[in-house]
Amino acid sequence: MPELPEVEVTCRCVRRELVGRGIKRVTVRNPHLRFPVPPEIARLEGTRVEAVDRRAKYILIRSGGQTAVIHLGMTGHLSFPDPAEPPGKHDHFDLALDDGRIMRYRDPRRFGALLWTDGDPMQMRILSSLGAEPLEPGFTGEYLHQRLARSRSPVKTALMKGDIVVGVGNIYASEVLHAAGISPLRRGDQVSLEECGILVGEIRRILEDSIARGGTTIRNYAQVDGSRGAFADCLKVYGRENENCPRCGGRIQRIVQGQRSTFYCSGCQR
DNA sequence: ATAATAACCTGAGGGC
DNA sequence: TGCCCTCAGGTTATTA
Repeated sequence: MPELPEVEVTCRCVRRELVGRGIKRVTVRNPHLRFPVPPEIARLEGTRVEAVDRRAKYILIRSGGQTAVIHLGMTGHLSFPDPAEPPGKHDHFDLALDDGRIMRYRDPRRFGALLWTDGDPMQMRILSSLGAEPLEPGFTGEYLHQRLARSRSPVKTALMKGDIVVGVGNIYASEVLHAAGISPLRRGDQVSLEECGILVGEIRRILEDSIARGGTTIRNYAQVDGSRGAFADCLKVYGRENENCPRCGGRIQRIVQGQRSTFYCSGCQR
């Protein structure tokens, strides 16, 4: 169940393992992911990986002028197991490398995806209408304010939608709004320019801090080597219903917005 | 056009 | 042990 930090941590590890390696074989055991896995994915066989990039929560493996696009959905995980390890029932595809190792994708809920293109991946439907990368310079308070000004939905929902800013999922949406002192219930067009500047700063700080700690493990998420993400220990409100707010001592509440849990403190978030 | 909501899946955990 | 319920780091398709 990865958000931007968890995908970035996964992406960096995959990059280290794959760049420069040849792809010997693509084995798809179950093509029924979020979208059907296209048969063209087999055309990666015999190519050499040039780069591994991330856009939003998608991992882009560029090889031989083609691109494999991987999304981890809620329960997707990449690992490099012993090639002799028999695949489990949720191990949906492997990339076998020219050094004898394999990269294996596991995803019990199958909300993830494996897509393919030989064109510009940014023109793919899933990537073409995404919002700003939160860690890139273009994501500023002015930008956020201008985009939120047209949103009548709650700011938490707007942050998670992905057309304004990408990578902020359910955990970090609660965390960044708490850090910025803004209620998740506030309408997007009621967030001031000054508050947007604060919010942008908190989004950057929290996402970068989480990346540095290997992401957030609450239940399923694990890094490529299987270890947990330590940012879970830094969460201030997520999963802390009825605990005291570390900033003002108020009672942390859990509400539901857009069918997702939101955690916040009504004492210090307005 | 925008915003709410239903849907896609499996598994873990709690109450009875 | 088993059944039924709720919940889970996401996104898309449908409805209003």
